[in-house]
Amino acid sequence: MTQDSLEPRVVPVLVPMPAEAPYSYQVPPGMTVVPGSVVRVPLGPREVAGIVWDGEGGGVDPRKLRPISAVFDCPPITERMRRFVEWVASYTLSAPGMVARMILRVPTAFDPEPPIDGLLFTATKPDRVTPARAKVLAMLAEDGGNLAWSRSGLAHAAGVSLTVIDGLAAQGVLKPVQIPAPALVPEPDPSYGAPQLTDGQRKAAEALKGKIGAEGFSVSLIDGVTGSGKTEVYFEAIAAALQKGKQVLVLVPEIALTQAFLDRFHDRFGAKPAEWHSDLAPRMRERVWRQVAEGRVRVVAGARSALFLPFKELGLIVVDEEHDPAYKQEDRVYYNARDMAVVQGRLGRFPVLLASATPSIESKVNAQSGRYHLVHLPARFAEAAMPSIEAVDMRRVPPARGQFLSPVLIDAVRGSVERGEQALLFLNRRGYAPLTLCRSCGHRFQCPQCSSWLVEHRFRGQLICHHCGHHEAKPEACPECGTFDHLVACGPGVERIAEEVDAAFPDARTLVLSSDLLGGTKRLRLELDAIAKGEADIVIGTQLVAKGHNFPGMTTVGVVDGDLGLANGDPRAAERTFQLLSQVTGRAGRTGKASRGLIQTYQPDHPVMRALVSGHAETFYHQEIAERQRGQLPPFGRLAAIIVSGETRAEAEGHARAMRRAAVAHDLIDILGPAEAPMAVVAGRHRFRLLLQGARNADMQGYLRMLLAASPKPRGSLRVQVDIDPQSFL
DNA sequence: AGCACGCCGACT
DNA sequence: GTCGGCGTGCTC
Repeated sequence: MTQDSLEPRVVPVLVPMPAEAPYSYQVPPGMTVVPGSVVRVPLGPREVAGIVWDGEGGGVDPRKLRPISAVFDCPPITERMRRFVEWVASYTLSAPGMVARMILRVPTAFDPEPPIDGLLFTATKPDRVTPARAKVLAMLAEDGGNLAWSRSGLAHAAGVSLTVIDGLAAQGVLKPVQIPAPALVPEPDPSYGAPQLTDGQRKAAEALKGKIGAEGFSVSLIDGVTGSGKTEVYFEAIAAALQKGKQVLVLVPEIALTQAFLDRFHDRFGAKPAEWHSDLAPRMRERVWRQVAEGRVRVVAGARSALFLPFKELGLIVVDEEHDPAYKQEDRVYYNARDMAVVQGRLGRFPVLLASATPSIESKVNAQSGRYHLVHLPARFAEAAMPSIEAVDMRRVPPARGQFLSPVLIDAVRGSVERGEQALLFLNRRGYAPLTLCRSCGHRFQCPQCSSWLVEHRFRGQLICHHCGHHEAKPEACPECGTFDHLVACGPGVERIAEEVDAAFPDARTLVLSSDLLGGTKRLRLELDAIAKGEADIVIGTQLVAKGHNFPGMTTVGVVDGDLGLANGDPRAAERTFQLLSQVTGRAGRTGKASRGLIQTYQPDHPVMRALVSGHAETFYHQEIAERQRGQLPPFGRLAAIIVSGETRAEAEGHARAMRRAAVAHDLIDILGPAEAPMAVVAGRHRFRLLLQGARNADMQGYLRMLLAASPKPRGSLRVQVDIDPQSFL
């Protein structure tokens, strides 16, 4: 970098596309860029935003070099963020440019927000002081005349019409000035609503505040049952970080449904955090991005993509519900935001807090091994009793023929309804019935694209594939043998349970909640509020009722098919079922009234059921971890590269994508040890390499079999070559 | 990822 | 005879 050289300087720039390395661009004379500068550069026929990277540019045919078009007036992407991009790219084996793209996916946030028009008091006397004018002048006198007002803000504050303001402005009493765009959210106040904590909570909060005070990287797992006050406790850590002048990121699985969280935050800090999620209006996205980069926004509550916001001085990340699968991104760059949050903490030397009532197995293991600091919260306060959980043995008290609710469950629901309380029936299956067959010829309706059964949605009159979204109208006659009226629905979905409930409780107000609900998140929010206000007696829902929503009147929770998640070949089947059923039965019992959770099961002795019924989660975790450890899944091991090839590029890409999806869906990454196991697909010419990590060749072959079994049936040719322990990635 | 170019099938 | 499908190659 010779400043006095006549040659224009050449710098590396990371552009938002899947190149393996930054591209080189000339810095035109008079332009200043530093590593991290956000720039506009020509790329092929278009212009894109890129990030000036570290090191030297060059090493490319000089005739190809093009100049940087412009530098945006925006704080440079920090060193921490640049190292993070490189780390994520290398861990997921995706192109650094694609990771950078996640930071830059904000169309026009790179230039400062335009200032807005304001009015300033000049102390000039108006010609006449009317009553309305007097009100305005009194308003202005109150702040000493030093503050700029917006035209409508002043009119509103003084209780006069806009014409009064305009009149004063015309006389020079108010003069127009430019004021900077207002802050999105008021600054949260760490001492606003400091809570009364129980002894256990205070101890936990002190431990976390110690981590904040100590500076440096650490990971703490806050583990405590629903209602033990995890949120209140980590709010204290947030307060401590804010007091130190740091920014805070709170990751939540699905921001769209976390209104309750935002309200609680407001109660504690006197202001709401800025929200960040994919449904945010573009204009809002830009403002949040910009103000986060400037450090004006102190706290962000966001979905996983918030991890790529350009925080100026991030000092704490909280990952709420750390076990939630929604933290996994399963397209383009495959990552688990929980693990990437840990990486950010390590790179930025600040603490990370993982919170969950039902932590993931790997976080438990990390806490046990001392890698993560365990903060355990004692059970919920005495006044909010834990629900009593029972297993309903379906072999002993089976439902009536053709029905799915055991008399035990029906009685419990009846009790609730008669007492004027609410009941929740949980079944994690949308639609009416998961399988339809012809009683005449045995034909089963299958998806033409991915060979799973088509789920009947009676309300819509359709057969739908829950895998790929394929749908067709439900025919009158069997497409195989042409027989009419012989199609029969097998098994229950929420719609069918609703039918059964309507028959058993014709006078009760029932409501079905599933992602099929027409009207989107808005409607869902309304329905949830309605339930909370007691406007339904019986709610029938899929897993979306399990997510952190409080129903104060809910005293009975019935799980229709407790075994549902246990049957498939998912290595996390037991863990997931335990987590889901814990959360769902935890919806009951927040009222102080006696409450029950009833789980219908054919396997009352299954470790998951025993743990749920006894309330001894630790027993379950111990068993599950022992089983994993006895198995073949140590955290560090050898690497296998699986090379998938096909006749055409598209075909090979398709195979690789399918396998990668399967690997992510089956958790082959984090089962193997979070933050250490690389898995990705590397594009070559008609060849893609997929990396897995395990201890022995046999494990690799096992994973491979699992991947192949889990991948949709490949079309065309699929050749798979397994290359154990490729040196290049060790 | 986006975009242009180029090569083969059904239509104004 | 052209429009348009996607398969391929390229971007400092």
